[in-house]
Amino acid sequence: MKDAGNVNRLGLPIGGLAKFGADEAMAETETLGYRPLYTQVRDQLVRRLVEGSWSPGMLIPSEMELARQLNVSQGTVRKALDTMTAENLLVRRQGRGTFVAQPEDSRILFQFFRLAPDAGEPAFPQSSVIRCHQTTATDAEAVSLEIAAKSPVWRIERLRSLQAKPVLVETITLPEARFPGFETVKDIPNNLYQLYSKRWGITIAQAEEKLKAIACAAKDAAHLGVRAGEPLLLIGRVARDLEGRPVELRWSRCLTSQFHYAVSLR
Amino acid sequence: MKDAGNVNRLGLPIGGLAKFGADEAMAETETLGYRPLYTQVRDQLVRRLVEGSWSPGMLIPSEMELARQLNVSQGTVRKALDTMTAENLLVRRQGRGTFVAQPEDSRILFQFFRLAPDAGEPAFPQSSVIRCHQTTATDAEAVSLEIAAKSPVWRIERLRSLQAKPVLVETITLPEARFPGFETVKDIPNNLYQLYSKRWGITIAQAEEKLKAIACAAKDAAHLGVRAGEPLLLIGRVARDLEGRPVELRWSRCLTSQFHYAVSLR
DNA sequence: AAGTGGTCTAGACCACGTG
DNA sequence: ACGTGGTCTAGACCACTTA
Repeated sequence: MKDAGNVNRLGLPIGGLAKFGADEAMAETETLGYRPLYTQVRDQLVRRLVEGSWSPGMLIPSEMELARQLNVSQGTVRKALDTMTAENLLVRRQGRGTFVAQPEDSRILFQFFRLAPDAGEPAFPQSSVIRCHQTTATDAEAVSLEIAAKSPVWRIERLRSLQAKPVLVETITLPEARFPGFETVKDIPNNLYQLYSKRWGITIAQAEEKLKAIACAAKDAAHLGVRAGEPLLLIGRVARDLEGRPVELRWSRCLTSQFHYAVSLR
Repeated sequence: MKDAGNVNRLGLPIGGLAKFGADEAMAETETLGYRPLYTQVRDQLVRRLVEGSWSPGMLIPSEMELARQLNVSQGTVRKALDTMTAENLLVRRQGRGTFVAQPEDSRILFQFFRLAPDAGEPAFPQSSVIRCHQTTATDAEAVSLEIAAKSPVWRIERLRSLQAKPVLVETITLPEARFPGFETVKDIPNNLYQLYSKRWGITIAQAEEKLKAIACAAKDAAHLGVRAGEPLLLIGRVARDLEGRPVELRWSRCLTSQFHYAVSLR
């Protein structure tokens, strides 16, 4: 209950800046350089995820243990863990502990798949690869992925189906630099984000999508089983890792006669 | 620092159930009937919004004052206020106080308008009413709005433009019962949710949207200045009040050649 | 019974905005 | 200088899970 001034708890080379002064040398508030302790704790813990010392599914130390390790109070650790839980990086289970989120958690599965049937329960789609090859990034791709122009990339084209009916064709672009040895992947799995995590330790933490309505191109029409010109929902997605760097670019052309894209605004 | 067991702080006819037992009669945990104190505080405060004793833009009492009023600690009030802030019901400003959110707050404006130009800054669209009349709900509308079949409703059709270019046609359906005296509204304003708030004390707190791609109907084509059959983005929205009851049904048909619908997945 | 996360409290100090 | 929200701490008790 006595707050004796917080002296330099996490001394490590944290990206941020020092905090409060002690009771004496409290002159420097840095005016702009101020980061709450719990955000510094958060960054320390995110680093453990980035570096892979904490991997998906793993039980992490208890709040008390982390508080001891980092030399802060349990309440501060709690606030850091709460923000990470809100970001879907951790899953907390009362009585059991706190776990690192995995891409196969059912909650996470649908975080990035928003297409649902008009009638019936949402389901995760099956996939079949149409084509997978190495090429160079277009200018637009290079900008979106924040890589140099004409950098080498992998391009995957696949057809996805729900309830055995084709629902979308998607083109996925991956910077080769982030996925060394991609050519050795024999079977491209349905859940790509699980592959990124297991094979390259890349966690997809967030994504932005832009939606448009377009007319179906002849090439896609064959795969989707509709006439060219049919209205399709076009979804452009940039997926980012824990540090906010773009990892994947994806263009999906979706049939929405029996499906819809669901959004909740709050 | 001594926690003496929390006895029945908010005695009011709160929807929930009693909480903990006192030090003696701690036999009843109700097994399922347990609501954290801060959620009860939240419900009390939301009630003030629903009843209108707190209105948009108003400065609400300080945390300390609320803690005294409700006979709980400041920390519990804080947690309740934090959840309400996360729900966009309140706006907190360090050094000034906590305010009731208003529909014209710029942050709130774009909470429910997700269309942005492909190039340039997002802007709020201008509107012109095409038609506004009284009719009865279709079966589908009655289901979505949770009203009786063939209930009287208002139906508004309007054209909205960005940068002086028509971008969408929307059809809005309102249950007459929730909007008494709607016929006296002379000029239907651009920001409808602000009107609902000021005129009927209805706060739109959340909405669900379903998106599809469709072909432009002949009727809409004229207004949007495109050929019939052109691909359009169809957005169906159910907007709900503070208590989660549906208030408004809206179908928008959007031109997305120079605009897109933006979603952030986290 | 032990351990974990979840809630609640009380009090200190800090940063921000206004007078 | 004052009041507000924001952060941090320390300790208590509750609810859930596992052993």
